[in-house]
Amino acid sequence: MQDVADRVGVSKATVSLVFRKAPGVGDKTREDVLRAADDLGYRMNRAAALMTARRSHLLGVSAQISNSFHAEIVENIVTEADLVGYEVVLGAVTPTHGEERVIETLIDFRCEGMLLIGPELPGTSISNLGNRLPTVVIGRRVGVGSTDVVRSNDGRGIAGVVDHLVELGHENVVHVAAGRGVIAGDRRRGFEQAMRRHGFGTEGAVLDAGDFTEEAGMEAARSLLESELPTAVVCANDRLAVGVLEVLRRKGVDIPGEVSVTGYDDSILARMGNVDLTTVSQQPAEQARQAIQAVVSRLDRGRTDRVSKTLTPEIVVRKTTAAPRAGRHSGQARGG
Amino acid sequence: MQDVADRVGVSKATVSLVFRKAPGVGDKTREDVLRAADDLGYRMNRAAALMTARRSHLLGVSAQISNSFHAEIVENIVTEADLVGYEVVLGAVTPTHGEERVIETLIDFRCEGMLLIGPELPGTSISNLGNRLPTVVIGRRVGVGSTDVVRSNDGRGIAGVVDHLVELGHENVVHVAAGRGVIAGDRRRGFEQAMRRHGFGTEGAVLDAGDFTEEAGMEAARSLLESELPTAVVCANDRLAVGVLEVLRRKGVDIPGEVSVTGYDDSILARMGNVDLTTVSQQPAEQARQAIQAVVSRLDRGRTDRVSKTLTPEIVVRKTTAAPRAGRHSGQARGG
DNA sequence: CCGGTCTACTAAACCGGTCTAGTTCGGCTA
DNA sequence: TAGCCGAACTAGACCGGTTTAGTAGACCGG
Repeated sequence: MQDVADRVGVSKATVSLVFRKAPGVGDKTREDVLRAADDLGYRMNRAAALMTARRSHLLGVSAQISNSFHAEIVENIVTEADLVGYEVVLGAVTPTHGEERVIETLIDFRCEGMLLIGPELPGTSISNLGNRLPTVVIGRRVGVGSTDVVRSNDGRGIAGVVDHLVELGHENVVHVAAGRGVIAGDRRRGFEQAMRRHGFGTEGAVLDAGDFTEEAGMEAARSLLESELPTAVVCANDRLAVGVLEVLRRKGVDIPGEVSVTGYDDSILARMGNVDLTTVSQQPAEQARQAIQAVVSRLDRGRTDRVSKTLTPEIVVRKTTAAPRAGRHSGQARGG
Repeated sequence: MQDVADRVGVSKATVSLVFRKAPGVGDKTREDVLRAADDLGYRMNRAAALMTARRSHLLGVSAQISNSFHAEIVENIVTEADLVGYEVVLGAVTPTHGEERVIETLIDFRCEGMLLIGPELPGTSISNLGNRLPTVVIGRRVGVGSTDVVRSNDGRGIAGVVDHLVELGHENVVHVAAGRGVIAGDRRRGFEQAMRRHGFGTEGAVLDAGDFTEEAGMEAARSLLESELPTAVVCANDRLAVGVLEVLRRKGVDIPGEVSVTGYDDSILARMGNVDLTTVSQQPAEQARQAIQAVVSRLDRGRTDRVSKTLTPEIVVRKTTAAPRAGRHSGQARGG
């Protein structure tokens, strides 16, 4: 830096100003400095800059990258951060490298704000972090503290699916739930409320598969086959739906002719040509945008009140839903 | 740091030594310092340390995290890096955030070594980078330069599949290739060589689907159905295989009864309950281990010669391969 | 022509560590 | 007992920026 300054005949401070695009430098000087830096192949040393500077313009992101939904959000976060002049430091949460560890590392890098994607930390830990630096939790509810939250309204997402099915004429709809977790609960309640709103009972309309996996879905489908089939099955996520689809199709059930099936997440799974599942998008791009907005408004515009943004998910209609086959009561006499 | 030093009655330098776990500090002093630091809630400032220290013990990793194979390797890299005392800075390559950009950022973070997962950069750029700092390319061949490379031998992987099929008794095997890229080419050649080794001709045994997608696989399957079906289909990757499976099953072809189908990558796709594909694992864990070994041996043990490690992939036998149905020539008179 | 204000620029302190070149001191050898 | 050595520890320079407090000169109204 001193070399660059000497070459142009100015001080280190001026060079610093130029590189930070700060005001107070004449046009000519600015150009000269940039040219000299280029000639000398000079690049700023971020570590040194980080040391004294008030701002680092760094955002920490913690994610389970093996989860494709997380990965998708991360991609969008990187893009959005670019636009508002922040750099992203990504911390990978793995079975051997827990969230606390990742977050500590990110803090050590002098990140100014933190974005946690689907954190599994207790609410109090998240709240503590939020007190240290601006933090946004993505995709999960947080009860305690004043941490910002951006997520998608699971209840309304499922409700949208139910509306879609009812509109097609379905009356006999079953929900394949995924156990007792927060997310599974939200979706189940969403289903029940939507059904009641349309004047249908929910007695016996929920089948708990217990988990978010394909296997659980297959099991659920087998149990559905034991009695008369509903005309539509609303699954708590795409993986369950894929399991249900597999078993039903193997039994020769026409999808969507006899039974409509829906998923949730709009994962790659759902988009695959041979699945082509009607599902619900959690809008990762939009969640990323909102999260960046939240953290930047705290950082750059001094916002202090809590933001809790709940997006309305969008139904994505593909090829596993259709009007129920008129007058046909399915479920019997099917080949095995 | 000065506060901690004062509290114990030693100098800053000693505190620094303690925190770097450097030798030359008495046991009692060490304990005192750690206790004092704990009391005062002191943590080392990495930015400051980075500035002067010769070593940063930071490794840069560039990956396309939306690719689940990349993500899997990253996870393993993080784990391995932990073991050898390095920290990983992960840079996400996205459509809007190219590899050059990511690499520059990683360099700015003062990474000592660089791991590039499936880079799409020209060989010369990679070679240049390799001259600046220890670099390992994972999963791809690099012609020029002396950069270390860790990858999986695609030719042998496919050969393993062919061996498996021949062992089961297959003689009429077709390869669904994926166009003209480096990887597709390696796999195609691997297939042809293996077939010849077993004394089979390769005339007409390769069907180029042109791409690595499900759609291309479906197209290839349709074209296979136009004439007599082979008893086994070796696909260039899992996605192609999934497409092939889908079309054949819809036509009522029994898999693996009439036709065996194989993939490549052992992706989640292949592991899914309703696919359960015989495929080839590229051993992401092992590739990660070797890559870390390579970079660490350069960094810590001063290795300078080029390392090019080619792993032998492992076949994963699942439920889409079986012995051909004796005496039956399939492919005719099937409903549709 | 004078004080006041702005803009462009600078010298030097400073950030929080690490590194170099010592100093001290107990123990061992000759 | 002198001489030497290694281990434990330290003062102060140093890393490469940023920031503070301030200077020089242009412009401006009165």
